[in-house]
Amino acid sequence: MVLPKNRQRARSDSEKEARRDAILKAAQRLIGRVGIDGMTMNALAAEAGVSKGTLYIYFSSKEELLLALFVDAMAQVVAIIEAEANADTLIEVMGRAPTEAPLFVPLLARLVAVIEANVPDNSLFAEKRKMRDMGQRVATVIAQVTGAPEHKAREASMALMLTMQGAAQFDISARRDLSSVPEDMRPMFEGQSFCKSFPAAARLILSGVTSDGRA
Amino acid sequence: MVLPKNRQRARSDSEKEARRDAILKAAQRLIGRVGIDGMTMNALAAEAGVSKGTLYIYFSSKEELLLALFVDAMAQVVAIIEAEANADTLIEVMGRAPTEAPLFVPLLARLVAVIEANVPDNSLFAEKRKMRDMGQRVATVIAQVTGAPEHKAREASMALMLTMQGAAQFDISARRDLSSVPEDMRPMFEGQSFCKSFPAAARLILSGVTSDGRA
Amino acid sequence: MVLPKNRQRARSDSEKEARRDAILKAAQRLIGRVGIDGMTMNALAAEAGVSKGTLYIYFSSKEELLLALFVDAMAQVVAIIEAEANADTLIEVMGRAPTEAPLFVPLLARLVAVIEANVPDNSLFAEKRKMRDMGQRVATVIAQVTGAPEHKAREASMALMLTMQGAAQFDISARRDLSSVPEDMRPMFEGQSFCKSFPAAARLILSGVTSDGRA
Amino acid sequence: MVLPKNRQRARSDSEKEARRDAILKAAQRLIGRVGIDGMTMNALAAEAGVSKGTLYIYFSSKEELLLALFVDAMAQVVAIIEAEANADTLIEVMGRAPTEAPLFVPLLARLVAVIEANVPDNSLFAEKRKMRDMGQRVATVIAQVTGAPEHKAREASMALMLTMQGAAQFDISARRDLSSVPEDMRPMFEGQSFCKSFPAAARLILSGVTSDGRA
DNA sequence: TATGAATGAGAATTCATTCAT
DNA sequence: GATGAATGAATTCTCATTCAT
Repeated sequence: MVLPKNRQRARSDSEKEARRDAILKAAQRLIGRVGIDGMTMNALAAEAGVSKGTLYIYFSSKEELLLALFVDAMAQVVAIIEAEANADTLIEVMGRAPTEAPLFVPLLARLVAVIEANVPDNSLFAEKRKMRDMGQRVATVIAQVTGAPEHKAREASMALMLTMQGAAQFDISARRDLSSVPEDMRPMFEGQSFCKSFPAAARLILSGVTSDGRA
Repeated sequence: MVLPKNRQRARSDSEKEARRDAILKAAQRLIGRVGIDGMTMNALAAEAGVSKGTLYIYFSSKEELLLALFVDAMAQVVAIIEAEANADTLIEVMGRAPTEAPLFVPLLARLVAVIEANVPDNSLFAEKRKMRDMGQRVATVIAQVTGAPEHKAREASMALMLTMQGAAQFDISARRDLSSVPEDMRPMFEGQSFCKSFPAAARLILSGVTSDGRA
Repeated sequence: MVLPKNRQRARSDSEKEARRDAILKAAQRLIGRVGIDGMTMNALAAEAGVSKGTLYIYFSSKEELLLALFVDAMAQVVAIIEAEANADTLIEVMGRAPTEAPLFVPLLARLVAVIEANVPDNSLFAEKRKMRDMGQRVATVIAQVTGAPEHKAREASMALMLTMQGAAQFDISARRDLSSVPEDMRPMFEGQSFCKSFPAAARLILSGVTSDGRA
Repeated sequence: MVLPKNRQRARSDSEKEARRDAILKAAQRLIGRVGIDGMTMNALAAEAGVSKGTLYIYFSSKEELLLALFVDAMAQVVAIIEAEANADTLIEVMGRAPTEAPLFVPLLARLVAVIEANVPDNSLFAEKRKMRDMGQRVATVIAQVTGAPEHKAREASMALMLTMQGAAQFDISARRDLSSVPEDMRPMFEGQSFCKSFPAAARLILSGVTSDGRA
């Protein structure tokens, strides 16, 4: 199972970083197959080609690993927004970016109820700071793009993050196999996919920002 | 252990309904003390003064019980909105109502990731229909109060529900004991309480509806 | 669910007997659908159109009901043997009869490990006497048909009953869906069906009787 | 609770084998005290001086453990037959060997109805292969000892295995405390002990083989 | 007699985490 | 640093049986 190659020790910092990334990548692949709830540390060790013990050298708990996965995904989302958003594309980009980072949406859906509930305080605060800073960067983009004043943009950024959390929840329901859903419920479930529900809500919020901004 | 009084059998439908309610009330009390994640069926049976088996006569699983609890809470929220919302109070009422039904917010936060994930399909669909209908009633209120067209109101109602889900998540974080939170993070956590985050987002959404509506 | 008709009380002995039979018949149908291990008293009550309490008026436990079912089936088997066995057909009839009484084989397979283990002594002894007497009737048939002396025939009858129990066990394995069985194991499983394993063994036993008998 | 000694980790394959055997031995002792049906994984963990989790490292379910116990016992039985059977002692040895391996008879009695019913297919097939091979070895002994042709010996071997299963069932009944059995039933129960019923039936079967063989 | 609501004992199992090697 | 055997807490749910009505 375990390749001898992997038994090599990661001595330098860059080797450690590489191994950490390899574990995260393995988690991504594994979750792709079995889902977040289906991921076990056992299976992850096998997928990553390391031992269970090694997992705990790099992440002090399963939830911390998931949290790291989420923060990475969020960084990707924010980078996309920064790179691509402008006055015309803001909403489109904000609706698309979250779906382009693998696992961002499903991890977001479990962020509070499942992940944060099981991460020790100091780790949590460290990661939360990163999230806050990324939120601030999104606010900056919004301010630049809409011309809204800084505090408005911050408010909108927070509202959008909140909205994303809600939309991520909706999205879980929407992933259900539609053939098992009664006819009359299908439109409801379909409308709850992230791609549909988030832009609709985001548009309302941002129009609130801009119209208010102008008023 | 079990009070003799409780051994009375609920033979008529109304007696059954009463017992079901008694169990739900007991769950509310128990969750108030130990939290949703801390509730066990064992402890609930003791709190309700019935046997474990009886719990399973009225609810076919723990999650179905939690789902019933949520639907009840949502019904209260919607009733408050219908009763109290008018042009002046809409936002205030929509921000307050969710906090007045015991357990609505924490149950909402776990609705998808924890509860729905473990309820069999047909039970789930039945409850989802109730939720959909309640959402429609909120849309009706919004339409009446804002004068927005029916489809706008429906869109806003859905966006508000989505927003509520996000705000419920935020709220979990906010409940953390602030004294354990580093100075620089406190504003962030404080701002995430349901009472603060949801009205802020709701205001943006509803202003979107009305300004759009007027346009 | 329950037909009013069934709520009528069975006052006369013949009515009681009829209701007892109806329950047994319902059990047969139900087991046909869900298997012996899948039968619950709840489902049986529904199938028989009576309440659970009523079941316990006629049978003091689930196992006693199964035991009654077995004794009935065994009576049918013995009746067939008595009616049809002669010098030419003995082995054929003894191999066929057990398969003609519904549930005889599967109940026999569970007779000791599952059923008798849970029947109170005095009920058990009463039923065991019936079985012993039926065994004696089979011995008589064997004696008449083979001309073997009484004690040889009794020995053979007992050996056959024992063999039947073994064959009934084998038969459970054989009922497995063969498509799920690896190629190399199929002949083994196929050879274990009651129709095959029991006659093979019975032939050896009866040839032992007759050849010994002649010697 | 758990002796430090047991916390030693079994790292080599032989250590693992030893621990597996230790668990099996503990199961034997425990079953000797409480019976097969009375054995719980909890009690077994205590008896073996390991944690419950460890049990599940070595056996993937309770039934798989029982199946392993049976296969071990069967191996002992076959070894005795191979070592001790000759033309004069065949029947005596075949009647005695099953009683010399602890738990062989009671496990055999539950093999199909209780154990196999709860073991996943691929584990089952692996163990069944072992049983088949052991059956073949018994057939070889029979062929050598009686001079019967190979196929006759195989048939007899299978019939004997079947007979053993039946006799194992009988034996359960026979273990009942005779003082609680009514006078008139005692001979019946006594005659059902494995030591009596199996040799009687085996003699008939083997005489069938040899007389047929000679004919 | 019949009903069916209530009972409650009872045990298997998972899997994140640890720590001896 | 890496390994992987060992740990053990922790909880759901079933279903035969009873007994108040």
